[in-house]
Amino acid sequence: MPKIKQFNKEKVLEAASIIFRQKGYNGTSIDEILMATGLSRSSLYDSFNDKHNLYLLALEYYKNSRINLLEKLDEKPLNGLQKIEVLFKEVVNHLINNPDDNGCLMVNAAAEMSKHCYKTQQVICNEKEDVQNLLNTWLTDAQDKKLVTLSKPIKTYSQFLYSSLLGLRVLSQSNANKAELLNVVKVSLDSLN
Amino acid sequence: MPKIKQFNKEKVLEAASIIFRQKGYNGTSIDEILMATGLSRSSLYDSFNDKHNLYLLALEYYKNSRINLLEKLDEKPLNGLQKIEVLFKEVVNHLINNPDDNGCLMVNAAAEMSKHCYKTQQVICNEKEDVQNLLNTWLTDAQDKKLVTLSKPIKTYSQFLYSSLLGLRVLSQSNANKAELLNVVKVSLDSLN
DNA sequence: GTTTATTTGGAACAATTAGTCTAAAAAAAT
DNA sequence: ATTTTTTTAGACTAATTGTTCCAAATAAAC
Repeated sequence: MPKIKQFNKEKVLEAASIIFRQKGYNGTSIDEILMATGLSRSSLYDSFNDKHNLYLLALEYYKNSRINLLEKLDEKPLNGLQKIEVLFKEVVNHLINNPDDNGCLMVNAAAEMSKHCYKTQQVICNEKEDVQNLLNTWLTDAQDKKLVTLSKPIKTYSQFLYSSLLGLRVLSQSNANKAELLNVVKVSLDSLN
Repeated sequence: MPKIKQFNKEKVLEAASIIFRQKGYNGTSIDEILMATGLSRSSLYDSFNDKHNLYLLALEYYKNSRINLLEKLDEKPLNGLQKIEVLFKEVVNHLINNPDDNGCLMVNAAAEMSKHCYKTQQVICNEKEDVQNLLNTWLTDAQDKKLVTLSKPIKTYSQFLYSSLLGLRVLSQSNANKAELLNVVKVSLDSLN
């Protein structure tokens, strides 16, 4: 009997995450969200409660799709060190090839919302843990295969590499060219020896 | 003859930089700026043109005071490596001792405004160059004194260290504790050997 | 085709936004 | 004390904000 929902929730969150990434939470108006998602005003409030809730869902969606990409990479027939190298190269390539997409929603949310919204902080924190855990398994594999020489606990390095990824993302917002980003990657990866 | 200005421009910019750092550009209303600075509405528009212009001036002020701190550190009777170590320790201590001040205005501006405002990007870029230049002289000094062993051009390391500082600042917005920040510092500094 | 549950468009709302303007207050110089 | 120049308080505006609400449109089930 019911009329079926006319929109795809995933696509809405995808579109929302893009515009929130571009303009931030406070910089994005409901009207812009409606334009970006194609949703009607009432549908948005009916299905997503309000702007803040939509933001959290979009952030969560963004986090999950980022983690999914990492898990795809994890399944490739590469050793741990290679996976780390591919990750860093992919990040740099993405940053250079998409100079106009306004950074990473995760980083932007950390800057804009983290201290004002506990739930935002939780999503950010979860993402950090997920990424660090994956880095940890990759580092463990690399160490087992004698591909790296780690003088400190492995966790230390996964924390470092994660921080290095954050640095790259902010750096790319500061007029950094590819050479500069690659220099950062080079030193970061060399610190594993 | 003229009535003398009742407020101190520096103090206004100091207060403005604090609130912009806390709530971002789009998250801060004029009323909040008036409260924070103690300015009257008319004085603000008379002396600072508009919100956007005030933001740029506050950002510039913030940048200069950050560079001043670094130059103070530069004047201390320490070798280059020690200066770098002190800088990183000070950054970590500040991040840990001030868990509630919403990050670094420079980083927040990079995330929120850099891609939407060329002038903001310029200030950010200038700060990056200033810091990297200082790091460069410190690294040069450290190398001259055989305190570090750099296998790549010095510029590579100043770019890396700057990126590492950015990473630390974002990390501290993601529920990182002191141990985690110190781990990042440890690996970063160890990469100079 | 009628019924029924749901979605949808868009009018409406109160609150807040950034910014303007004017008249009064204030302080230095004479 | 008067003059002169500037600052200031705050009323005001026009636009935009996020959100609500209701009637109309829609599509599945019978």
